[in-house]
Amino acid sequence: MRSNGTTPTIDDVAKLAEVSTATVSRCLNTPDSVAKTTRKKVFRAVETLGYTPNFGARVMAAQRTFTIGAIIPTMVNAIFARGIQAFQETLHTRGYTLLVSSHAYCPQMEKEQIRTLVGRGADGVLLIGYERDPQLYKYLEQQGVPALIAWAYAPHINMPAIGFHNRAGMEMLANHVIAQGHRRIAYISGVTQGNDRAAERLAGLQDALRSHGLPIKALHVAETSFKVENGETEMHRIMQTAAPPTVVMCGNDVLAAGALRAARARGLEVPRDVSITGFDDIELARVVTPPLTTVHLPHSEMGKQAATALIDMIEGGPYPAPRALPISVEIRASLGPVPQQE
Amino acid sequence: MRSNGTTPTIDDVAKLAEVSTATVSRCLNTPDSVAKTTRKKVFRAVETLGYTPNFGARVMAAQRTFTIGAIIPTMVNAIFARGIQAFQETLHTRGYTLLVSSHAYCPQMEKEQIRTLVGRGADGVLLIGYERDPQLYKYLEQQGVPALIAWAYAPHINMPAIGFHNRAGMEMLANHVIAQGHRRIAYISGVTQGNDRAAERLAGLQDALRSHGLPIKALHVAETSFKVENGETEMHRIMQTAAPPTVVMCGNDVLAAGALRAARARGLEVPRDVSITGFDDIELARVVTPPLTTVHLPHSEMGKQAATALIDMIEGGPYPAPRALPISVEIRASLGPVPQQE
DNA sequence: AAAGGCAGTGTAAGCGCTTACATTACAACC
DNA sequence: GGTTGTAATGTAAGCGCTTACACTGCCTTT
Repeated sequence: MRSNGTTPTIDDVAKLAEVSTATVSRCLNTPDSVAKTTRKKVFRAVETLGYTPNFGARVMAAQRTFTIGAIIPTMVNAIFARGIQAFQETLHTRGYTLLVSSHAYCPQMEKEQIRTLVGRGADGVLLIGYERDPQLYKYLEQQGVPALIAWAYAPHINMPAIGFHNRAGMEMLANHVIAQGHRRIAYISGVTQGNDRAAERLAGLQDALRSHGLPIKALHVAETSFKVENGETEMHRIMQTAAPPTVVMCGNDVLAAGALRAARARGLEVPRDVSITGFDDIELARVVTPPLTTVHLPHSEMGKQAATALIDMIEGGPYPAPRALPISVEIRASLGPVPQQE
Repeated sequence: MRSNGTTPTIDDVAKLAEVSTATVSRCLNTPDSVAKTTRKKVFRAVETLGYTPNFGARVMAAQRTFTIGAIIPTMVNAIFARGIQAFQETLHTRGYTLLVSSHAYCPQMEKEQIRTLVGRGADGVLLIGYERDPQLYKYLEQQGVPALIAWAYAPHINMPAIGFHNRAGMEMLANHVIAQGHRRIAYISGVTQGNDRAAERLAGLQDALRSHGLPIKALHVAETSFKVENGETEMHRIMQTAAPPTVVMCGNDVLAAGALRAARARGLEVPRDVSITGFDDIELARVVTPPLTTVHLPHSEMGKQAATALIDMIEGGPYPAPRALPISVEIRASLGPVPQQE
């Protein structure tokens, strides 16, 4: 046990303070268990040497990292940014650090990244949505790593989750749309395969149609990944059909922004000629012209609650039941009444 | 408490593969130094057991964490998202993990987070811009943690950096603006205090004015933080002055999006009544109406190069000289010629 | 006065891995 | 055959910390 003169170790502190390493460790971790005079000596030594505990050693010995991993589909469009930011801030106040990685909606990469994070000793992980290889859940359980699902909500799945009732949200929005007289509806969906949020939103739309006695068959559904350009492409495709819809609903705001751009390019005025709706209410929704009618999700609040819930799980609390945060339809100018007979 | 006896360790792998732990370790770290047949046996054992090396132990033994920290101002608006995503992806391919934290442009929080990341054994850190307490640089050097500055470029500062010549970029853009006949120019700047990117952009604009013999005094400058609403507020304020400008240039696209919204609210058509420009060329710029004339920054490329450079620094390579990536003016519809005499 | 309790401290055994050094096996040379 | 060199593998010493357990005084209690 000797230090090579570089960074001070706990041994150096112990020597300088004339106590054992155990006492130094206790001063740092459970100060109450050390006599006041001893504590003072130790802290003085810590100060003098500029000692910082070695993280790796601490992890090894304590089997805890105070690190939480979040595996999100993407950082690029701001869908998750606000929620993750709030998550991180709350984590920080509780002394945890966040490790974020993104996988571009690739299940294989997601799997890999979950394993990496767990391997790095993440004390818990935040996952987006439910849908993934069940083996992964087994793996997490086996490793004793608590996982919290976010952004989604499925009361029948027995797994801690904090999210939004995507299906109900889209149904609410669709009700508004239908109330405006729209009957020829198209939907630009995100990829539903492996993405329960996207699937639920589509299902919500179908619920609304059904409850109004409208034929589901007539609903034109395009499916594409969440990118502005894709929304644009699909919008073009949709509008050049024989009987174009009077409203194009989109799986999220990003797609809707693309749809909006395509509409403009085609010389269509929104909502006079065609209405467009989004979902998520990210900043984008209020910045495009016209601003998007969309479903507002309380992202920051969810991030905060997710952080609290996950830490509680890690620290031995009971696993919470799935919880959905209240969401609301945000009516803005991109949705109008069905156009008069042209 | 993780290891409930289930998690396989390197010993388990060694036993199953009938080799020593050293060989297992070598297979994982320097596969070339192991005979092919042995390697195969080991990997089969790894597969069978679902073994993942314990991070803490690895850190301890190797004195390396394979973790890189990025401390960014914010995750909320997408300014850094694309660059960080590319950074992360490149890091990932090289076996490193990214730890991101954001500090909402608060120097105190930034300091704290740098310390946290270093305390966690980050092998290197990515910092945005140059301007911060010099003590921090001393601290990093003392701790032996390489730091790379990104998003900014100051050739005279002797510090590894990969970024953009913000000043030159804004000058180029301003030249375009001036070439369109604009003389009454207003500028909505980000907060320049502690943000060299914002300061440089303003300086670039002033350079352009100067080189055209235009009075710098006449430039109306508003300073506010990078938020859509702030761009909006400032735009309103600017346009209700006695002699409103014919063009409002903005410190970034986010502010410009706000300015655009305000213009619309005031019944001004862009660019017929007033032109607006941005900076960054984030997705937002092409989504708003009209799309923003802005300065295009190759975010992804920068993220990639930053990752490579930082890893090279960590792995003992020479510290690179500051490097600026080529940027270009992106002309879109939000900039038009100066309006005719009203 | 003896016994028991307890706060405060020390001792030392790991945590799971990497790697310097030691060892082995075998081919290539004299 | 003996020597040497080399590639492949094994052995075991830590890396810096936490914590179970042991110990020491000293204060109560009986």
